Amino acid sequence: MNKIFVLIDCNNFFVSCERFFNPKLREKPVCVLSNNDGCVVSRSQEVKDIGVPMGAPYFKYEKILKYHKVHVFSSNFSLYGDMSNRVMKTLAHFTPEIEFYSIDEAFLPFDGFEKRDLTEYGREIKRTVYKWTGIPVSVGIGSTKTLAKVGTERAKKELAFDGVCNLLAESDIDKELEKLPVSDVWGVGRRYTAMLKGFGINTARDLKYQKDEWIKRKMTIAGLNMVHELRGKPRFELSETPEPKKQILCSRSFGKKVAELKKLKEAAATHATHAAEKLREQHSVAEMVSVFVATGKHEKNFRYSNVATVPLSEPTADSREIIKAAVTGLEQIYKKGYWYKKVGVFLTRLSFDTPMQQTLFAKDHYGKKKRNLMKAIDSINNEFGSDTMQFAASGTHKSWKGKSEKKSKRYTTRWDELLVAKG
DNA sequence: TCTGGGGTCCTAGGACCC
DNA sequence: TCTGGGGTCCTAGGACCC
Repeated sequence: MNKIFVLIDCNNFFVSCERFFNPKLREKPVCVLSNNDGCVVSRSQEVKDIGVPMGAPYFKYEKILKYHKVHVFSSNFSLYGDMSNRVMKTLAHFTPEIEFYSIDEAFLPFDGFEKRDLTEYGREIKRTVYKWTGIPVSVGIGSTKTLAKVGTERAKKELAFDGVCNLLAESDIDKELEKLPVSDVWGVGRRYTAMLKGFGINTARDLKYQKDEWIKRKMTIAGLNMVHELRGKPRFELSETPEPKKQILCSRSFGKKVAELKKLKEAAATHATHAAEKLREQHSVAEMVSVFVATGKHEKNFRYSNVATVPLSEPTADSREIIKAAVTGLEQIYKKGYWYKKVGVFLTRLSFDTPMQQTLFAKDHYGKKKRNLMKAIDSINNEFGSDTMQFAASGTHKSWKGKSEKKSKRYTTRWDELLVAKG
């Protein structure tokens, strides 16, 4: 039996979320910025048509956006996360097996379905998601994940598909691959695009017919797998249960540059706290804490960046120990006289948190007492909003926090920010 | 003045061991 | 002075994704 992959991809997801809660934005140009209002990460069709590229630095495009009366938003991840859950729950009505691939994409396996029914079924999924959540999606259907992805790309570009591109129903898949620029293929980024173009490979179809040996040499085994998928041979399986992360990273750019060690410590402690929360969420413990600092990337002189790695005496998920290690590391690499733009904390050497008997008596063992304290803190923060309860090391003023000047309300996750219906 | 953040996988090369 | 071969483990760097 051949495999069938269906990919559901939300159309300019963050913009669609903002529009859902503010219907006045429906026909207007809208974009959403990354953290710290750094660059454009989600664009409505109108903004794409103006020629603002994905990832465009906001400061460079501010004037153009203003000129075209684009509605600009800071990112609002609690809102997007919640909307994503609604979309995924809707998809779960169609099949219990789902791979939640990213905040705005999911793969569904439809093995064994009749080919001719699938396009209509895709339409039904699309209609239902829109009806239940207000989010428009594109649907791609193919015999591999990569081809399903091709499908969503084609569905977005070709109006005739009406949002659903079923490559299994196409008599000639090459015809579609020929219309897809090689840069839009899953696994082909900026570097590979430039390299491939140098060899006259411009479309997905061109890539499909290159020799295996050549592809492997130029794009490693990962590239070869992807090309096999373009040819309809599955190389990437559906993974329903997400693997626990192998590393956890929390970092932010500052709103304004920071020179003082005290403020850097507060920021590092804040990131360490959040990293520890993520760690506990996936029931892991860490053995290593790394902390890094960096001045602005675009700084001409006085550029400095460094990283320190601090081993923990026992694997732990205790925020206090992780904060302590992060601050210790920071002290090792901090240099006076620089203006820092960013600090981050990452946790590595993660393992599953199984209480171990043999280390029960070790001084730093992550034991019952510590676990219970962390559990209590997590449940308070879950109920009353993250950061309700914090550690003193994180500071109170947080003058280093990033910019977020155009943020919409958290309509769905905060009672005090609920939409008010006007009669 | 101002250019995100959080991940994964692959490969090459060095350290170390026998 | 010259200078093995094979294996493993780790890390850094580069590519990608969203």
